[in-house]
Amino acid sequence: MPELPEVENVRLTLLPLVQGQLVRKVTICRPDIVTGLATPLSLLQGKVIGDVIRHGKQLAIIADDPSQTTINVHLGMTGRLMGISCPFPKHCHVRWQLSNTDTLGFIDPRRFGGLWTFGALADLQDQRWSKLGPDALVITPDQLAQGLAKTKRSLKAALLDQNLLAGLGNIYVDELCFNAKIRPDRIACALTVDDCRLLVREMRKLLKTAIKRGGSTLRDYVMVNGQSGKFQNLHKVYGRAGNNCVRCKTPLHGQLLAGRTTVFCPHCQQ
DNA sequence: AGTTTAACCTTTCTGC
DNA sequence: TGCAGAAA
DNA sequence: GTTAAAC
Repeated sequence: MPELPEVENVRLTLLPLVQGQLVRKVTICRPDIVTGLATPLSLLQGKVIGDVIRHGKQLAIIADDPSQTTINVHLGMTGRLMGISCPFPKHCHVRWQLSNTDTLGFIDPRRFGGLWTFGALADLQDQRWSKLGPDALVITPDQLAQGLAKTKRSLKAALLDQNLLAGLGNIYVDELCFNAKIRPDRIACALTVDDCRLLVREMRKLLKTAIKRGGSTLRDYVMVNGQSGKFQNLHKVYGRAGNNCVRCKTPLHGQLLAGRTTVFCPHCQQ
């Protein structure tokens, strides 16, 4: 459920908490959620945090050291990075005690998320992020057109494919198709370049608006400061099957597409 | 090649 | 109120 | 949310 806008809000709220902070102590409660070296050093103990960056739904916490030691964070369904006050919260798998007395925790009850450690930022880029498509906020209409052209899958399946386009999940794909007035069951390779221009324009608009509203909190997602998002109140189709279209009042159609619940307006979207 | 189904794991909701 | 099963 | 196996 954390998609690009939610992950970006985690990044934006994480940055002021950790940037420039020395990591005093790292506690690893569950080493098995870490892929790669699961040592305090590989998780930045003794290092100063330089930056937090994002690609699609992926985050990276980068040390301010010569090789840029890096932790790649993926939140999965229920993952959280949170400032934690005093006790050990449930399902807190790794905690970072910072020099300013704040403590950051990686909390993930279902453990679909995880941490990946790299000796250098370049290693993360080569080994993991190079496989992802362009970030949804950065992709150009031509890049999207190229991606869609090479698959006969539905538009929905294609937009969900992180190797084609990084950052969208079930919520924002449905919202995007509605805003662009395109049916999610169109065959991807049949879309025109103009369709792709429209999709990219609407995608940027949608994601930027969602980011400004703090993302969508449906269940587990909160920002690093514990605040919920507000964009769920502005969803036009997601979770609204059977309700009336906000644009034309036609009952919204719900079906399974690409294995995911999908909602669209059979009248507005073509 | 593409769609479908199940799996991963835990909490929370639903219905009897 | 409790429990099993579904849903998230 | 992602991945693997089955159809």
